[in-house]
Amino acid sequence: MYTIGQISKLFHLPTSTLRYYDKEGLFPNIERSSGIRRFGEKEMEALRVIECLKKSGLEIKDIKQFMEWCAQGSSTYPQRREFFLRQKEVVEGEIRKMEKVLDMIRFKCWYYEQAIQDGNEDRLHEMLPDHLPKEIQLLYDHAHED
Amino acid sequence: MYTIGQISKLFHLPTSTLRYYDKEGLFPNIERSSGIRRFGEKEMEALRVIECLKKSGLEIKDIKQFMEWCAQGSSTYPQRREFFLRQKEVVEGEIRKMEKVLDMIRFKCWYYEQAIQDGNEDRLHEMLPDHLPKEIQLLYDHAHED
DNA sequence: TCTTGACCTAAAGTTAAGTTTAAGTATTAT
DNA sequence: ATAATACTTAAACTTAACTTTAGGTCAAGA
Repeated sequence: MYTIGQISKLFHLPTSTLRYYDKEGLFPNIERSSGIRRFGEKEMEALRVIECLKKSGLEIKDIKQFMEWCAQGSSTYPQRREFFLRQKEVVEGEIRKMEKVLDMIRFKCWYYEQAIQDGNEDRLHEMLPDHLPKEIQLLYDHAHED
Repeated sequence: MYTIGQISKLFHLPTSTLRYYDKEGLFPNIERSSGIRRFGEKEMEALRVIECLKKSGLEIKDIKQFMEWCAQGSSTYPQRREFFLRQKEVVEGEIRKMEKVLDMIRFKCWYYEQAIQDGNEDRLHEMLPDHLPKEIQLLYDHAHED
């Protein structure tokens, strides 16, 4: 069992954030000894899940819902499964978007390399939007589609 | 040339957001005819870049800096190239993090499927942290590393 | 003519996720 | 015993990125 200060160091989170999470209900039924929070394995796994769900774009209140399901026991396994299945879709979508963002950035890296070599953007403007070198055209099209 | 309302529809952004971006300096030297903003190809490409850079985690003030370099002409090609090279690193890192998040979620999907089948988490608790089925262990380890 | 709709500005309001402050209690080290 | 540390709370503050509000201009259609 750990105190809030130890957990703060282990997870690189300020104690104020941990208290805020607790206040928001992210550690339902956390143990206390004479007022002081005791973080156990359950709370540590909760924190790992919190980090993960935050990265996946969820708000604190949605994460709280999940933690409440956990506290309710085996009757909520189906909700918890549905919750992660849904979040899987969300994150897969996010990653696809980020790949598009990355291709836009790769294109811009190439673009400015050419601009530096040429000293201007004249040749580049002539190539746009569909007379770019093959590899670059793929990046450009992916980044600009939809 | 388009009005703010047309651009709002084309980019699915409220006009209030477009005006906010303008106020924050994201369209330096945007044309106006009797007070009304005229969005041209330059502003449309700016908007595509804004969407992209926002997704990559940048704040409006950093994006403004880039737009100012663009307005300054060819002397800032090197800064702009460095800017995108840096952002490429950032986004590649983001994607790696999201792949980790995804593996945690995949693990949890499997976990709750097992829990539903078993009716409890006893067998799962016995398998943790390193006696999971091969494929699942890979997900778990990737998600929990560091 | 008048009213509808699209544009404009400045300023105030909103929201989420913390962070900071102020005041107090408890544990640990010397 | 006492001083320094680590814990506690409630409430106010912060920040970014919008959004809303209130008031105004201007052009086109009934």
